[in-house]
Amino acid sequence: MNWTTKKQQAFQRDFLNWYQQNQRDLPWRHFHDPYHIWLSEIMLQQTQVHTVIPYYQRFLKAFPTIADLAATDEATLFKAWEGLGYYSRARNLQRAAQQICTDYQGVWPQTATELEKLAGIGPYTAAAIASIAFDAPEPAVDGNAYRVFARLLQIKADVAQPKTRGIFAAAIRPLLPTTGAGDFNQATMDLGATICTPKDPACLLCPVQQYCQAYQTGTQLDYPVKTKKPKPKPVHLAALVIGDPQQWLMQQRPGQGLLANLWTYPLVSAADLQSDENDKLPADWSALLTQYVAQTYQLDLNITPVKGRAVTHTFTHLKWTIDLYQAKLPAKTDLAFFPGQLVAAADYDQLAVPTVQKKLQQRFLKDSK
DNA sequence: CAGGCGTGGTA
DNA sequence: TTACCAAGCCT
Repeated sequence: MNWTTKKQQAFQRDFLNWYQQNQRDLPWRHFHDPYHIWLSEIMLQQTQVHTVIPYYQRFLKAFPTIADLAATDEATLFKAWEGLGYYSRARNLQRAAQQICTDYQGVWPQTATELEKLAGIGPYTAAAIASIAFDAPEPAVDGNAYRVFARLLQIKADVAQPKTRGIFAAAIRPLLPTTGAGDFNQATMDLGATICTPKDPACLLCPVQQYCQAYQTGTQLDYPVKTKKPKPKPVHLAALVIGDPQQWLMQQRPGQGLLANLWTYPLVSAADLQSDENDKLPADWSALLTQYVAQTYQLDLNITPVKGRAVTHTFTHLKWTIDLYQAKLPAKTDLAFFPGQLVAAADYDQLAVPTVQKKLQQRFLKDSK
């Protein structure tokens, strides 16, 4: 940082004045206690404000205090998080609530270092809570900070690399006001969200345009430097809709990994159907699935394809293509070997299901009639 | 450190 | 349809 003290102060003044005049009215900005700030920050991880707002409102209604959150059961917790994604956030949220209530006797730690010991709170979230709720002078380095300060200071470090975080934190720290770092951090987020956007930034409206090195050189779009991730790996699955319109079989996913503990139709992957991964599967898996279900679940079913297109669903690292199959479940079938549950239509809404399951159900309802 | 871990919006 | 992005954390 080669700015003079005078320039730093002028930057702070212009930046914070802009924030005072232009800050967004967001639900969590009506509170200043750590519970509300924390909840909003966790929900906002990799998630846009527009998506978070209704979840935030509903979640607070369900769990008005951190004690309510600490005491709830996982089914209720997941139902409140259903559809928001990155579900380990919900589990960590409750773990941290329990940590606060038991290890800390309900009193929040106020430093970033202590906050980072709580489940689900990393360097960004710790700095955000410490600065916004406790006025600690900590730089909250998130995607917005990367973009805003990479442009302002022409920082060329690759923001996809973990070690780059420290470079930005060190560059931003001298710019923070002694008091009011929370406003500074939130100003960074608002600027990044509304003016200093990834594509087509509104530099002509920018309150700190005169300090921006990238703007001076017309290189805004070259920042931040970020190596791209590999594209999602394709995975081919079959979804089994077993039952009738009144009730059908559902399976809870394992407690670890993708969509942990959420409920879906039984899913069978190509790998589950073939011993040799070099074998090529037929277009119609009906016979293989019938055999698989007989062996694995001890269920004697007549499995047939559902007419219509496959459902596709893309995660960050996987692209699922799912063909739908269906079968009637004969009365009094023994489900002892099926690791799941026969769910009545009336009870279906009690289960926390991922978006891909909602897509599957919707497609089945449409294509099976 | 690299890679796992969701979803919805935009170009 | 593909590519990329949005207030990251954990292992």
